[in-house]
Amino acid sequence: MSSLERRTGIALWRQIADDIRAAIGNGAYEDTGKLPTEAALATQFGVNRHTVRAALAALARDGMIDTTQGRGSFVVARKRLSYPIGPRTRFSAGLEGQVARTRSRGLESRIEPASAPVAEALHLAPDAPVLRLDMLGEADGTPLSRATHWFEATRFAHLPDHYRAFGSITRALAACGVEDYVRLFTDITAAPASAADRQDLDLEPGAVVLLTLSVNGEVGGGPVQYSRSRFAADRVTLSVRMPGEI
Amino acid sequence: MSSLERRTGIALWRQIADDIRAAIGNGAYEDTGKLPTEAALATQFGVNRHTVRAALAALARDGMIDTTQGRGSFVVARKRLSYPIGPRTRFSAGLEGQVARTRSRGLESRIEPASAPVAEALHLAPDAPVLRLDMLGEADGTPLSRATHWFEATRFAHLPDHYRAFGSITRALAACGVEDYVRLFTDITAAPASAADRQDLDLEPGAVVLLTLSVNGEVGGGPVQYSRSRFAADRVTLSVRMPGEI
DNA sequence: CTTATTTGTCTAGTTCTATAGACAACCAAC
DNA sequence: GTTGGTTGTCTATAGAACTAGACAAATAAG
Repeated sequence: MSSLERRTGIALWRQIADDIRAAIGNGAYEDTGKLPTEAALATQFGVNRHTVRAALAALARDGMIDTTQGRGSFVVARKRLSYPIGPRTRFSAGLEGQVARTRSRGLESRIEPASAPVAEALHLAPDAPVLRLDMLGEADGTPLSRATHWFEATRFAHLPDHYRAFGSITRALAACGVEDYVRLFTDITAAPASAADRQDLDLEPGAVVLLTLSVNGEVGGGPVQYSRSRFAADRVTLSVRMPGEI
Repeated sequence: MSSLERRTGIALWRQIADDIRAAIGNGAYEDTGKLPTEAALATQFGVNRHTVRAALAALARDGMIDTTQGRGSFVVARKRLSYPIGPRTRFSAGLEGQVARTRSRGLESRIEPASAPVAEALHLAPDAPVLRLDMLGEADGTPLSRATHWFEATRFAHLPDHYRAFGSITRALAACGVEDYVRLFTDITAAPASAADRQDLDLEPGAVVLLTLSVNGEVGGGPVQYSRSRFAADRVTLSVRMPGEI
């Protein structure tokens, strides 16, 4: 059944951990919350008990399960934060009510020539100067997302100053004359976390990031902001709500 | 800079591969498409050249790069399929124009008692009988998604028959009296592929899946269909388009 | 053609991963 | 308290991953 493979760059114990994680997500063990014994899992996966133990230890480190000697391992329900994506997607507002504190921290800002996708998204000439803003989104002190935003450079030259003053991109944009903006589109995919992701988002190797490409535009106007975000997938679900329906 | 870690269950060469993949996605090497030499990468990551070679070999297997002796390694542009998510999300219709053939293949259908999340989503009593449909979505012969759908069992008892007749869930639902339905919400996250994912979607270890939870409902009515899908993340981007705006 | 650069292949040694078995420590139930 | 079942820890061994160095083979530029 469960076909573990060797020589793949993923240790057997991690493949097993991923498998158990998926099983938990699919609602297995839902009744009692108790996982099979280490011996049973070893038989099921066709590996040594020590290998299973390494998998369970990893899951325990991640807070997915809780295991005590003599009793067994038990699933710990842990909800991901829900990050709403809709026409009015904003960082802090979307997480209200789920966490005590949200913070978006500016890491770096600089002017650079627009790369091809940036120029296309913002309707600019290639290599036109754009303002690049790197930010870290946090909730209750835990990093959630690492985002890079691009803006047309001349119109939004003072955006970083306004951002530093207000601590909010929405308000900084308002100070630059953008009274209201909407999310035009969001493309979502996922990939293994890179070393940079692991540093910025405080992830362990083997973690996964959700990648989003998005464009915000002025109401009744053109595109204003192009963003690439990387969310820690084990902490966040992106929640797409359709407006106007239901 | 790039902090590779050992004893993590992820081989160094795979961490490096993930890193290079992320760099490519961030637009590095965009100008010439040429990666640094193996020796340069070995220095950059602080590992032996053989380890870098293993990483590059993996990327070449995935079709991300193309490397020839004496020249070097070059990025191969490869687009993911774009799977639109909106109020009218349908499998086949959404991929039209991107691929020649789409197919959704029924794997299994059975009646089972509703688990807690299924019952809640469909507004049913816990353990109420529900129809469960397991399906595989393919585009041009490549598996894209593995989905499990749940429907209220009595009203949709003959859905599998209609599905077999029409080859489309939309039409099968119509035959059950659901003339039109809309996507009520979609929750998206991601995780490492489990062994089951790897089998169903023909993935290699280390691959990532996009997980979606979604509910479809009748226009002006209640929820009809609760679904859990698992997309091969390296083949798909979920594209969220907002209706009514722009 | 010649040379410098870069990838391909081989061998050997070291460190990490997985297996195997044994036994101690702990828990729950009788 | 005793028993059966379960997790925790230890040792030893085989196999895979990583390092190190050397040289062959292909490419590109002069």
